[in-house]
Amino acid sequence: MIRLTKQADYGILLMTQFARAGMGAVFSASDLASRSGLSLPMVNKTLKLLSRAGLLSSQRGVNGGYQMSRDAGAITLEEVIAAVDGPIALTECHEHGAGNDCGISSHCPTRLNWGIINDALRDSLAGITLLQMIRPFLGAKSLPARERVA
Amino acid sequence: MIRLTKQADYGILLMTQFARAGMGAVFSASDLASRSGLSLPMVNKTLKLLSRAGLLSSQRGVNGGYQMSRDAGAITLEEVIAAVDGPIALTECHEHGAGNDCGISSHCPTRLNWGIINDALRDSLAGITLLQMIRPFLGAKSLPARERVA
DNA sequence: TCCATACAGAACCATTTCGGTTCTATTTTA
DNA sequence: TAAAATAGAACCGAAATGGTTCTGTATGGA
Ligand code: FES
Ligand code: FES
Repeated sequence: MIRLTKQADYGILLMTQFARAGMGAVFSASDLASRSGLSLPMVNKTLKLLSRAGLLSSQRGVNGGYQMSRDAGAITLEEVIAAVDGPIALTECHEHGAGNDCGISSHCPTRLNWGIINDALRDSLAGITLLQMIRPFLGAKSLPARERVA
Repeated sequence: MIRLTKQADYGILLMTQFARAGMGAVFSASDLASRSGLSLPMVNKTLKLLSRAGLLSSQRGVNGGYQMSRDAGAITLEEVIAAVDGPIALTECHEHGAGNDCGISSHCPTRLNWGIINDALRDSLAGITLLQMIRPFLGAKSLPARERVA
């Protein structure tokens, strides 16, 4: 169903908590678990992924925690989703990198088009920052102009 | 990874076969299996779904088969995907219809925005017809203007 | 010093979904 | 009436997902 995984959704939810608190705010995993209503293990797991991807920086030990490593306006949905779920690829053939043959590529007349559609989706998500996510697109029925698929 | 299921991909592949042959062309499941390189059972299964959704009309019995029930220019990717995989919904909360609570909705400040993003994706796919799919967007690095996310 | 706090990393498991096959009707026509 | 062809559903193994648990390491304070 072209569905985002739950964990990716959690990732965005967590990142928005940081975004709302503003640059420099530090939260521990347990802080975020209670704030978000998610289970602590899941929060831990997800924060680690976000940290590994460089979206959060971490501090161990007493009074440690996580904070945004960039401003909320400089972090996009595409990055968050890729950090948690891996690269965005509607079909297997369009994953950048490894053995990307879906098995039917020799008969598939639409591969090039899929690539373009895939890029359009990725660009669309790459055009939306956390800063924009924390405020509803007031009254909008569509994405703001500069966020349109290019 | 925001991935299309293989079966939805197969559905598009099969529909493009009809589109290339033009309105009125009739194919049996076994015809399409050999043409597409997919297994017969899988082709059967997928064609049934496309037929149930009204994109193909079927004729049983000897010399029967399937044909497009509309012109290729009037069938969109969104319809094909929805026919095979169900409605397009990036997160559970945005499925039209049944119990669409993802469990974290009370803490989720981004629900409205997701709805908009989701609609943008759906509209994007709804703007691409089979007729367009069977010819590469020649030289294009992005979708044609009228297919842009609205 | 030493312990509690908090992240890092990986293994682990149950459940669901997915990809694919098989079986049994029902319709149609030669 | 037999063969061709779709309709529908059940079925199964494999993979992905969601979620937990365990071990290790760094930090800072009592
Ligand atoms: S989907 Fe793989 S080549 Fe068409
Ligand atoms: S994802 Fe369900 S409400 Fe935000």
